[in-house]
Amino acid sequence: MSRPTIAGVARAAGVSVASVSRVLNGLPATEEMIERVQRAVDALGYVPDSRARSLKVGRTFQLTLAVADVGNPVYVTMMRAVEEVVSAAGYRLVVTTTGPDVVDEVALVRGMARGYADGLLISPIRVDEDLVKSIRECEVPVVVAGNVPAKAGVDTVRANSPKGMLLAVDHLVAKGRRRIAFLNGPADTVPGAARSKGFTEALKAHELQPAAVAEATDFTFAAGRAAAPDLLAAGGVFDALICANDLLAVGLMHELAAAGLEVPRDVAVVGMDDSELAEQSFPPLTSVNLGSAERGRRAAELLLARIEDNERAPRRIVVQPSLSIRRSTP
Amino acid sequence: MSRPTIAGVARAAGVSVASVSRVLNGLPATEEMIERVQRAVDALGYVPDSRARSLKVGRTFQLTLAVADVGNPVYVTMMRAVEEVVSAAGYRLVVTTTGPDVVDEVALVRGMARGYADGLLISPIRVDEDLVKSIRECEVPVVVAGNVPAKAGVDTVRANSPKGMLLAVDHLVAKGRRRIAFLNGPADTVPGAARSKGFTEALKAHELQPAAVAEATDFTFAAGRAAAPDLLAAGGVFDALICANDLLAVGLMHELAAAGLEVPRDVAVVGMDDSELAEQSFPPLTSVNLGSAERGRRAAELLLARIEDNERAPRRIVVQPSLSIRRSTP
DNA sequence: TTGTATGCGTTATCAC
DNA sequence: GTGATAACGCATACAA
Repeated sequence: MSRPTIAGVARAAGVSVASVSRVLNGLPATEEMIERVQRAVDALGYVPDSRARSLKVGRTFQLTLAVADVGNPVYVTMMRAVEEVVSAAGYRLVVTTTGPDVVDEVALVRGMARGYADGLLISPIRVDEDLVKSIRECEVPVVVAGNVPAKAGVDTVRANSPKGMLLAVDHLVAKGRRRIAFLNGPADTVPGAARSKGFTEALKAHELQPAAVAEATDFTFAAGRAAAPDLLAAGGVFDALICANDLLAVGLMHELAAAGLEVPRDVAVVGMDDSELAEQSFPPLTSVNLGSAERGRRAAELLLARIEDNERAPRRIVVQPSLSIRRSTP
Repeated sequence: MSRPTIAGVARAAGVSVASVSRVLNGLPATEEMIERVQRAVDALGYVPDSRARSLKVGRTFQLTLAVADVGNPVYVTMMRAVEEVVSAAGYRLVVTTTGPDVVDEVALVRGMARGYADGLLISPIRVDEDLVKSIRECEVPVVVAGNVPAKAGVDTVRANSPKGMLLAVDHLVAKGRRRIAFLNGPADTVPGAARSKGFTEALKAHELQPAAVAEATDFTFAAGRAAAPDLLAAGGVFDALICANDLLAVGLMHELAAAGLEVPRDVAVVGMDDSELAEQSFPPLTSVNLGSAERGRRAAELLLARIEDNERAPRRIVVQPSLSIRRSTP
């Protein structure tokens, strides 16, 4: 029992394929024609082949969002925002995951052959020449939620990490904490580099020295835990701690508790991303909101606009951060 | 600058389209032919159109995984497992999200017209006649990670909630807790119904009465918090609490803490799913592992097998649970 | 309004 | 081994 095609429907209804196509696409037709076609469609259980359709019309009405780690709750925030925008515009959103390596990211962009989707939204952790090149050469429009060089000539929506860091430090200092430590993610990543720089600048603005600095191997919960010894070896010289994302913060808080340190009494902890995890953590985590929802929304809008008009000049949007204060800081 | 097609490559290389296609697909050709085609491909930056290709060969080499809520960490566990299996088999995995309503799920299965993917993996929260019907009529193979009636005649991989409940109750009773309360998710969902039944049976097996029972409006963190008053109004008559999933458990633990109750001293808490959140929660959450990773793996294998042979009899696999004991229970 | 015929970009079947 | 050509399933310009 082979699947029915439009030709089969036409035969069953005793009309031409063109008429079937017209009825299915809501083009003008007589009541009777609509009736006959509809009956044949129902009887055969016909459903159009989206490949053939999109091959003909040149669009798939699908958009792809590629994230590095589905386990990172910051991406679910972004995903929800993107989904809302693109589905309102009549597109289906499909999500694929790339992992932390640039090569995978490049492979994805390269492999995003024409036909898979009408546009691509990526949020790469690491960026190199190859990635920029593959984006420029990509068959479909690409927008980056993150930071790539301006000369890449691509639409970007990025966070303002330095400003976010400053908000965190301001808050901690206002609460009387001056011995501030920092747990970064991998420094060879874009967010890692940005947050490291931001931390240094923010402390300088307050004429403070870092109390301790450590670098996790990844932006994950496990990496946060694993980095704890490095930080604790510094010998309790810090009374506040900023982490490069919420997962690291929560991982580290577990080890802080294990070491007998109480949050926020002994150590105030600030995360970044203000993901759902910040709210779910205990104590609830004060976190720098880097606007992941807004970044997702803006990025999706940019992508839709570029699909509409591929000649427009690339835009580079920066979303401003805010601080969500919860109980992990005094 | 229009996108190059195989015809353009053929023209540039001075050969036929058939030869280009052959070289690209690794079919026998002379060294020189391969050389010429390759050069033209590189020069033009040609990348094949996957629609046209799959229209011709009849396969997309894509599989779709549809989950109800991307924010539920149990799905990331499942997603990782599925991804691993299908990518090893040469398929790309795309993830789409449906929301908690059956109608959306039905729309997804219906809309999964031939051409979007070669197979569909769904994990529906609610199931009705329409959904079963749409699955049976679906153009591509569907496997369900969850529970649908046997007469649906579809491959399924499901958890054993009652057995899981029993593990939880066994554990609590062994630790001396007998006044056990239960926070369920919506009872009109498949997992909600199964867990409710399982809870009742498990208590009966120990000749215990439920200390309190409440029903959250959703399987989310927020719903877990919101359900707290209902449970706490019961007046501290329980010394243990089982929640229908980890998100509910964590949400509720926040309210327990707010009410001055200490976990596990005053109330032992057990979640279900054993998701990443269970480990990240504080205190780390004892949770019933319903085998989400294994369910994902087995479901993916079933889907691949069915794509291979659509005539094989439907299989119904049940994955056995285990208990991950952490510090939320004594 | 309806039907006929062409082409979207690719692979596969033939001849050569 | 290579090249012309017919499909794959659909939408649409054009003719009726």
